[in-house]
Amino acid sequence: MTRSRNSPHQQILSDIYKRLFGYFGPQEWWPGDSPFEIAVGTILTQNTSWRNVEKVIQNLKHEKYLSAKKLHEMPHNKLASFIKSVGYFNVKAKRLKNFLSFLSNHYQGSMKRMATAGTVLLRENLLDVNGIGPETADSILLYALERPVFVIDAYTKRVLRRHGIVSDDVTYHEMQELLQNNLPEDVQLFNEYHALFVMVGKHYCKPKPRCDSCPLEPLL
DNA sequence: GACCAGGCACATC
DNA sequence: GATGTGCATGGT
Repeated sequence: MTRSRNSPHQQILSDIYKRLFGYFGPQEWWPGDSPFEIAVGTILTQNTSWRNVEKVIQNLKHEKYLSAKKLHEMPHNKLASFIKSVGYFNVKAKRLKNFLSFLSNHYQGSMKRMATAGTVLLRENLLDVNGIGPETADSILLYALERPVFVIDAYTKRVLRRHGIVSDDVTYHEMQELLQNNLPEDVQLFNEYHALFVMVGKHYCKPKPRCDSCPLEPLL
């Protein structure tokens, strides 16, 4: 996927964005008061509705456990029990701890220190943490650290696929290149665009029975 | 009760 | 490399 000045994708991706933004307005992502809270949220929300995650985060906050140090020190069973309602709680407790160990070992548990790292290397290092895959790494980079990285997820693929822009066997990396190479490199744009994919995917471009009066229909 | 939700790692072929 | 499976709660 190469950057080309007059790729037909530039026009269509720009049109889709305008249509979605015009229809839904600003999404104000990522909901969260700090980069650390956002990073925790990216792990907890893996294959899980945000609604469930929100409650757990509020609970952690209320109990004053939402800090790298506190969570890092918390025993596995206690953490798992705390995050029970997000589902996959044993897996996610472990993944969260893996991230906290990474943060502690490399950046003294500080998101600010982590934010001094370069995007490309940091992405590779995050991907080496067991339990952090491409979407989680990119969500941390974009939403917690404000790096110009386009986050791909199941909604993004479903919307692009439904509208014939990508094929069914397209990879994460291919979709990310498609978007990054055909849009201006702009953190706020990437932030909003991904959130809009989620919005339209959630409420209109549903798994079945296909589109439900999709706001993109007259456009494409 | 089936289906879905802001994935990822791992086993097996 | 590609395909399949476990992880688990909560809302529709």
